[in-house]
Order: sequence, then C-alpha cells, then structure tokens
Amino acid sequence: MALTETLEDYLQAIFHEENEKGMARVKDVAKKLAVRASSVVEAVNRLKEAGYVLYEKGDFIRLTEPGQEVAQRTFERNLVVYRFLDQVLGVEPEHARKLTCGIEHHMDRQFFDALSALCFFFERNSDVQEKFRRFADSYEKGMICDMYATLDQFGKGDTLKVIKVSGDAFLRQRLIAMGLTPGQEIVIERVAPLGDPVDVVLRGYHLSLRKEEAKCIKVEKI
Amino acid sequence: MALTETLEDYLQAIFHEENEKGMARVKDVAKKLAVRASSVVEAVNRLKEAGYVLYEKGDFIRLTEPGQEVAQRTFERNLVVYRFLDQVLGVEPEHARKLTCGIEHHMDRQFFDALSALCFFFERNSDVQEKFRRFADSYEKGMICDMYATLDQFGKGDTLKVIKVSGDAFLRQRLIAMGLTPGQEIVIERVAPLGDPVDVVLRGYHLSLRKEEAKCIKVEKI
DNA sequence: AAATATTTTTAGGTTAACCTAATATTATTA
DNA sequence: TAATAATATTAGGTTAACCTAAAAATATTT
Ligand SMILES: [Mn+2]
Ligand SMILES: [Mn+2]
Ligand SMILES: [Mn+2]
Ligand SMILES: [Mn+2]
Repeated sequence: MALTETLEDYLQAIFHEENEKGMARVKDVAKKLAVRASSVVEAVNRLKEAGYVLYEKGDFIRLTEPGQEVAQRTFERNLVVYRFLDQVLGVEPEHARKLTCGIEHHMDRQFFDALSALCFFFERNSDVQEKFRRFADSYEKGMICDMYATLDQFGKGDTLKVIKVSGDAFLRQRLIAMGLTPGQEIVIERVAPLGDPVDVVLRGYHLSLRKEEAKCIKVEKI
Repeated sequence: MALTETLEDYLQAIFHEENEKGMARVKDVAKKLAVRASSVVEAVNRLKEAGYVLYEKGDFIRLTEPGQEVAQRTFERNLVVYRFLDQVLGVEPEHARKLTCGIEHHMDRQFFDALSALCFFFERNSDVQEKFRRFADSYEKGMICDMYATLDQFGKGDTLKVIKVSGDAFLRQRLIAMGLTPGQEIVIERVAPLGDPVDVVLRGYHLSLRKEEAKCIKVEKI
C-alpha cells in the first residue's frame, strides 16, 4: 500500500492546507499542486481508499492518523532535502524547491538521517562550511566530469587502460568488437607521423587504429 | 522533448549494454530493467520517435549522438549521486543503488556540479570526512526530527510560540479555529492541579484547554 | 427569495508504462 | 535440413494521472 510520488504530493498539500487554514478544500489543493479540481477529487478518493484521508463529498478533506504520519514524514524529508540544497550546496531557491519535490519521494530512513546529520554538521561547523564554499568556487563547471584523456594523446610504449569508448554506434560497436572494452589494458607499439595510424597491442594481438578511431577511446595511463 | 524518468532509465540501460557488450538487445535491456521484452520494444519505439536511438526491427538498438549524450549525462548523475550516498553519507550499497536510480532523474546542472564538488571535497579532506563520521555517529536515529515540546509541559507565565498542531483532524481543526495556528504566540495564565485545564491567552483572548488538547500543541519557548 | 457566482462532482477521454498471450522471426542443435 | 529453442513483435488489456466540459450543489449577492 505504498503511495506513489504523486499521491505523496497530494497528501503533503492537504497537510499544509490543514495546518495553514485549519481545513483542506479541493479547490485549494488543486491550486497548490497546479492541477484541476477533478484530478484532486480522483486522488483524494484514492487516498481515502488507502485509509489516509476521510472524505465525504461536500465536506472538507481530513487526514486520518496514518495519513498525518505519512504526510509529516514526507514533509520532513522535504525540509531536509531543501535545507541541504539551499544551505549546504547553495542551489538557487527556485531550483532547489523544484528538485526537492522530486527527491523527497526517493528517500529511506538511513538517507534521511545521514542527510540531516550532514546539514547539522555544516551548520555547526562554519569553518567547514567556509572551506567547502571556497573549494566549490574553485571548481568551474565542467572541470569535474568527462576529463579523460584519449588514446591519440599518448605515445610509443605507454600502457593504458580503456575507460570508455565514444563515437557513433557503428564505430563504437566495431571498436568494442576488436576488444577495446572498458577495463582492457593496451600498450602503444608505434605511432605513425601525425598520429595516423596508431598501432597497439591488447591481449597479445596487434591492432592498427586510425587517428579518428583513437580519438574515440578514452583512456587512463597506468 | 524531455524524457520521462522511465525513458531515461531505458536509455541508460542501452548505453550500458552497448559499452559492455558492444550492442544492445531487447532481451538484455529487459533483464537489466526487470521488465518484459514487449515493454522494451514499446519504450525503444518512443526513444526512436524522439531521435535518441536507431532501431529497425530485428536489428540491435543503437544510440544516436544525442541519445549518447543524454545517456552519458544521466549516467554521470547516477555516478555522482551514488558516490555521495555511498562515500559521503555511508548509505548501504543496496539501498544507495535504488535511491540513486530515483534521484538521478531529479537533478539540474547546478545541483550536479555542487554535489560533485562536495564529493571531491570530502575525498580530498579526510579530516573533514573523519570529523563528520564521528558527528553523524553521535546522532542516534530520531534525535533530529520532531523534538518539539508540547504545551502541557510548561507552566504559568511561560510565553510560547505554536509550532504545529497535531492530533486527529477534527480536534486539530477545532484548535486551529480557536487561533492556535503555527506561529501564534501564547502566554500561559494558569495551570490547574494535574495540568487540567490549562488557561492561556492569545491575541488578548482567554482560552481554556484540556490537558489532552494541550498535548497536541507543539510549542517552542520564547 | 431569486439571481448569480463559486465550488464540487461526474462523465468521458488521453497518454505513459506496464502486463499476458499469441504469433512471427532467428538461431541452434540433432 | 528439419526440429527445437530462443528472441522479438504484435495484439489487446489495465492502471495511474492527467485533462475538458457539463451537471449538481453551495454560497453570495442583489
Ligand atoms: Mn514531491
Ligand atoms: Mn533511474
Ligand atoms: Mn521520481
Ligand atoms: Mn472516468
């Protein structure tokens, strides 16, 4: 009887309406979630089925005890994720809000506890907070991911490990079929002038690669 | 033309199949995602529609250039979220894997960059890592959330702020209607022996609350 | 109390994402 | 090569989550 992401959002909206106005009405929930009233009625009937709300048509929507508990828990998740994005990572409020509404549905107790602790940790240790801020600023976008070298950048005698094969599907399939799979070790045997072709050895076999092909092979020197 | 969470997962699965085996087949994608082959065919046709894969029936599934880019990006998100859960927060691999597959679809560039930076920060600063581990261990579960006091725990003259009203829907509605809304300040005027009733003043009005009711009002001393 | 406006409910429809079961295809093996 | 096994595809169906438009029920004004 686990709720879907959507129903968790409805429950949370009802919870907020009850707390803010004392009761939840179809219209207000609809507005809060940016859906039509008819969608709310449908969702509320599902929640009623599941035992999370009381609802008789014409009346207000009311959370049951279990409903309240679930809503409370979801809301606490929301709070901690938002706090993490906002205070620790410095994500823009606008974005943070939206991301939070997605992430809050993908949490378990362990994650919740650890994330809470992390927020507290940063709050209590402003020196760490400061240090991280400086550290993060020094990372300009793009510096972190996809920083692998490609095969064509190395020379005779280098021993390399294949990390990834890029390029279009057909080329990639061909290269992988030759044995250039992630994890494979290769040794450069010879590089022709201008880098084309590059001869390599892997698993005892020789392979001659065009420069264009070598560029598709992301490697790490070992 | 934004992909749904599900289609992103299909794309990622195809990406992995291509990288591991050189090509992606319906059956293997189905196995990887724990769905039936017919579901894969349907999803692949949608991806083809959107220009992310090439597929002619009977042939392999192949990522197009855009498809590869999106898959790569999704995969990088997956990596960084997993790394965060696993290395920074210490979430169990099993759980971390599952949570990651949910969270990876709720990220933007800013979040990705900041989270990457955070992982690096912890990796590079093992002292901080250590310090956080100790800090987190000292937080036993439940210590963090829901630690509010309730109205019945205070005495004459205390000035309090209402944080939240709990209890069943009807009671809560009644209390909120009396003006006991989150944020409201109240002053305790008198507490009868055994704590029942509790008389309070808010917005210049007097209110007499049963002990049972007072217990539902979570407050903070100010 | 009528008339008008707001809100809720119902009826009926679409789409994504699943499924089962039946029918092609394509590979393997005898 | 024929029989068998494995894969892929189609056909047809379900469910959640949305929608529009119309009808019914409530509130608010004249
Ligand atoms: Mn949400
Ligand atoms: Mn996923
Ligand atoms: Mn999600
Ligand atoms: Mn219907």
